[in-house]
Amino acid sequence: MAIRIYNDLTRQKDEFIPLVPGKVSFYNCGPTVYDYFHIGNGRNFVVMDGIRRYLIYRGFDVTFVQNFTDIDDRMIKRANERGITVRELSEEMIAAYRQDVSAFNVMEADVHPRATDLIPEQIAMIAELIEKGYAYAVPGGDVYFRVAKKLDYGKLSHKNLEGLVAGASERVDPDDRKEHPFDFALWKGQKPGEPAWDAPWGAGRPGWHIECSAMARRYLGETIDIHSGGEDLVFPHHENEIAQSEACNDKLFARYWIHNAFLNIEGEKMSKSLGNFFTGRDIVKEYDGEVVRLYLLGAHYRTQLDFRRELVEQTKAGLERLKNTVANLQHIARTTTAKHLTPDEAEVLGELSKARQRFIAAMDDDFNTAGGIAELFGLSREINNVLNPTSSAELAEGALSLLKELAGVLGLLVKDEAAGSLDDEVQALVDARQAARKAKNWAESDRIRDQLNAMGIVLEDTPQGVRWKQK
RNA sequence: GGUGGGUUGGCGAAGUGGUAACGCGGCGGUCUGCAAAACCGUUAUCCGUCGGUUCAAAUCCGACACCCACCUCCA
Repeated sequence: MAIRIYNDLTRQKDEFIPLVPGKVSFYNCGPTVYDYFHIGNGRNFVVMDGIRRYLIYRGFDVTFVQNFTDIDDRMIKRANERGITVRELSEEMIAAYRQDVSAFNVMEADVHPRATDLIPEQIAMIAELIEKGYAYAVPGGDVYFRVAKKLDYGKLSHKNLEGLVAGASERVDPDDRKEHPFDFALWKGQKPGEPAWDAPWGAGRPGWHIECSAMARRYLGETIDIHSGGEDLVFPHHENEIAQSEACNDKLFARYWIHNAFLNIEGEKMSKSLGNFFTGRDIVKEYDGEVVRLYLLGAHYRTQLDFRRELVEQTKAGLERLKNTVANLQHIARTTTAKHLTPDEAEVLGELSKARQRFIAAMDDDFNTAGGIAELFGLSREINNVLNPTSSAELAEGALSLLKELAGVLGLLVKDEAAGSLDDEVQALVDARQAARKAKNWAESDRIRDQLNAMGIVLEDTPQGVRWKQK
């Protein structure tokens, strides 16, 4: 069985065969660190993290690179507004990124380069492009890529230069210095008050696209397996990366292109003017990051998804269901008197394990996380059906580790739930309440229940005994 | 104008030829002193409209309607 990936380059699901057997080079376009990332960025981070985790689960040695764009117009503008340096701004926002993204349980990238750390690599690449005739410097210190020379320009976005010119006549900023209106900047000559680096064609800063080409080459090589990003990056950003890298290296740049669809807010495109702009930082104040993660993975990554509070609430209820199964299994495992699997139970565990194949089948099909999640719920139901307080600890633990294994692939249910021990004070209250209940002293037992509730402890009188959880 | 995507139960959402996963909600039930929670069962004769291909279509083809995205630095 093989993994199939919808590849935007071929516009079909291609079997995934990495260039080097067993190894995967994976580059995801990261955020411009001029502000806190928004929940739409969050979708990209979570989705690509899920894909990365799945590839690892399937046995690949994955090298995951995600850049920080720490120099561009917005960075300069914001830094000026705040009266700090561009470097200070990026330091602050990168720290915030790391903090905020951890709430969504996104793994740290293997390499997390910032654009300004690879200026020499970018300059070298631009020099090579000039050398090969794919780029030219103009007065003012700008360097442009010569799109007309890259004959397959537009192959990712399936555009051609004629069509682009025809469709964009009003939008293109005419610039006499450019040979073609769609020639794009590799290097921008220094303007007063802007950060600049020395280069053979004059001081300035790199254009947006070149950083990704340079980083990918530096950390992953001339041909990478997977390149991903938000769907809006297809054109021009990724198209331009392809043009630069392939013109420079004479090799196919990326073999599989993956783009996630946008996240809308309450049915509308996220925008500051509509006031529906949420940062990841805001969202985790309202919802557990794990709920948001489950929500984001609940739809296929290539379909548009609407972020609505009502729907996140629904997801919250669903996640509770899974967590309850975990709590159930933990409870059985530590209270049951039976230790080892009976022959019947071994069979039960074998049946449960079939969920693994179904999960893999779903995920192999272009990372169908919604299908994978459906298997988690199916497994949860099966477990609830067949496990009971007399099941063996071994069965409960086996079921638990299976559920956690599959959920963990999606980065879910990985937090260690406070399983067993209550602190003494709480335990004493729980015991006191049980005693009162036994004596049918309902007033007292309800009083203690309220008291615990005020302490943030919710009690559940289950058939297997009293269970508690933190509110 | 160009390119691409979408339309599945009350709300979301999988499903690309063999007769509709999954979650929420609703309904019924189990448990319970009560409550809450939990758990179990159930919930679309049908997949935007019309036509076609096929033994067989939500799934393929052709129209039509509506929605959305991208077309120079927004994930």
